Amino acid sequence: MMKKKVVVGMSGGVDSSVAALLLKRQGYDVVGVTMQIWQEETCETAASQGGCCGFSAVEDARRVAEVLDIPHYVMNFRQEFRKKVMDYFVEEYLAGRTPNPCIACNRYVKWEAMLHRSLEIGADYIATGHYAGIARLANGRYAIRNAVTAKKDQTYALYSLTQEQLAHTLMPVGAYTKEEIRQMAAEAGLSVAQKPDSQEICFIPDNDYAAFIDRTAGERVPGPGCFVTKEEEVLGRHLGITHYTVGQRKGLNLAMGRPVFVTQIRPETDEVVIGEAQDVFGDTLYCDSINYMGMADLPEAREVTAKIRYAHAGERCLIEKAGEDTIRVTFKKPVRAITPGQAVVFYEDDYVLGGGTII
RNA sequence: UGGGCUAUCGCCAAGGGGUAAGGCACAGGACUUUGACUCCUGCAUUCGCUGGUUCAAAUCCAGCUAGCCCAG
Repeated sequence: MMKKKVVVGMSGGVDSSVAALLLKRQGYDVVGVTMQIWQEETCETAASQGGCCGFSAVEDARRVAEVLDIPHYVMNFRQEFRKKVMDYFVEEYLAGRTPNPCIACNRYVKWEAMLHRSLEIGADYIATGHYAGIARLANGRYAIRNAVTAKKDQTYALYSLTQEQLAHTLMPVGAYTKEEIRQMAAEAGLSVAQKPDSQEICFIPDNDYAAFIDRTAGERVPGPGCFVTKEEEVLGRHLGITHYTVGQRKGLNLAMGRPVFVTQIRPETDEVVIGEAQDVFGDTLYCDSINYMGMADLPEAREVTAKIRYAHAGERCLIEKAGEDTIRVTFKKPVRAITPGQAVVFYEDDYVLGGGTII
């Protein structure tokens, strides 16, 4: 019987390196692939940033592949990445929303472009270094589950995977703790064992979003406008809506005597609405671009737990269809900073039921 | 031009003779897939100016300057 072939997306980090190691031990025919995606970087930034897809990533991944004695390829997805992730990121900010590029990267680059090309070269699966599990539920559907050992939730950014994609996906490190993974890497003699976790958005290593947007969109970037209250009182001038997100306090330069927060961004008038701490809480949101994962559809209202941003603990809520591709979410307790552009992800226990984009 | 009031950190603001509170803003750090939230740290040798009284003044006195409010 032929060994199953799996393409491991190797970022050059510990997790995906050990993923390759584990799969090889489990008897798979393992191929390492590093995605080449943005790479406008100079030598200095490449050296200092250990991002999920930097230049050093290719070198590190290649070294690991050598130690594991598996083939290693580089797949060029720059075009897809530019269009589906970077352009999307900029367009969302220009429209007054706050995007989540990692979700877009997962959806369109890793699980679309990379999966397709992997299947083309005869792979049965792709694998990643996410600390998550994929389970087949009683209803026959695949769903991502947060690994019990994961300190950080890695399921939120994966809610948009389709059943087809999940059927061809393996996440072998989800069964272990981070410490165990580093331990295994060290024992296997992988040089990346102590490499720090990546952070920040990989294509903006200096974390200066606004400058990146300025560079990319130039003339199209909306300029300074007014900070206003919901009563339309003008409080001051802002630097341009691309500098702000809902719930933001710092950087407003408004000395009101008490902390004030962004409650809304109005691209049509170039206004940023400012309110009190309590004004940034809300109990209802609508989302669209729904992906159904653990549930096949939402025929009737249902109580679930929802997260409205990456680091959100989650809150109980009622979800119900509000349109063909729209869901209304009503929280039991108000949640802070419902932000258009961010994803809302529904959970039952640890399983991802689905999610959508907040509108 | 008369009369009154006020002048303390970028903004607001305590302090009324004993050696400059606090809040906001800002900066740095922690945390972090949001320059988000949150947390920690820092932030006026100096109180509009000039003199005077006093052992000691942001605090009392005088003059000046600026702003505000009434009269004109």
